[in-house]
Amino acid sequence: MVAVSTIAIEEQTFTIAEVAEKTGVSAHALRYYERIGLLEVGRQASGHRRFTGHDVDRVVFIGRLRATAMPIREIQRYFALVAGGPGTEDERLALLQAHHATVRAQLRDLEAALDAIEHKIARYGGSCSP
Amino acid sequence: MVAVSTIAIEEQTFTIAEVAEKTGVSAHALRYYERIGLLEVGRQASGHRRFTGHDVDRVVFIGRLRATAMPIREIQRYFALVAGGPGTEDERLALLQAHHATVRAQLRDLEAALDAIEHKIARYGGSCSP
DNA sequence: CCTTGACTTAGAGCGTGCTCCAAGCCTTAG
DNA sequence: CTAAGGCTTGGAGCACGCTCTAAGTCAAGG
Repeated sequence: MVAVSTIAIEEQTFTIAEVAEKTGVSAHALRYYERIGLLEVGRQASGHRRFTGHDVDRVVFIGRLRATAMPIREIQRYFALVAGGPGTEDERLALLQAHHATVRAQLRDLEAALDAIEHKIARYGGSCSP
Repeated sequence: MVAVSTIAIEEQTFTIAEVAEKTGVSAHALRYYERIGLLEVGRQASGHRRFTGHDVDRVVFIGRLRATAMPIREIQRYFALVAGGPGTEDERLALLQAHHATVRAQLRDLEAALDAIEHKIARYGGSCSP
């Protein structure tokens, strides 16, 4: 029987600069997110942050929520639920679904506004309006 | 021969409150837009603003640009071109087209982020990430 | 040993886009 | 005449989301 290789115990970790690079979230923003409780990152003996893969995933997810303009407050509520453990999953789901619906609606409005702008571009010659 | 009725000379005008109501842009914002040169609105003898239909159209258009997150600065540049007369139409068109491209790109990113969130919603049970 | 450079912290500062305030003027109703 | 209500102005204030500063620590390279 072939020995099963030991599962990686020491997970790879990343510095704040590496995470900034990987995720496109600035180091400043990462520290800010930690301060306001969106992230809880471990430290080396030196005090420097070490982001686990899990932490990086969370940053990516936060990035997506921000990219869809979810207010920081709501993201805080979301992660407060996550911290609250498995009993909060229904509520988390509801929160994400509500956000999803909001964004879909915004998308529709955006499309509509963009179409109007496109029309204006198409029949250009008009000087300013509708 | 039937007499052709005189064309309406006195165009209908609107108060700031009416325009706010019609366009969804607050009266505060309308005054702000005027202050920063996006709008130039006539006055009654009393000093009260009177918005013409043309003005209202412009407000609607500004609303659309804002709805698509065009920065105020760029909207200012646009209307500076409009004020510059017919010689600036190519430049205006270019500005709108550039904005259009930007928004389309943002739309794509937004869709992508939203899809990722949807996936998370779909296989909910995950505690926080990608 | 010293420098370089990435990191740490608390806290201040900033850009955007409104939003609100205070003081005052007009108009209309009672 | 008076009071209410909507408007005017310049300027201050605000919410959001970072972004930057200052002062200091730490590790590695020359």
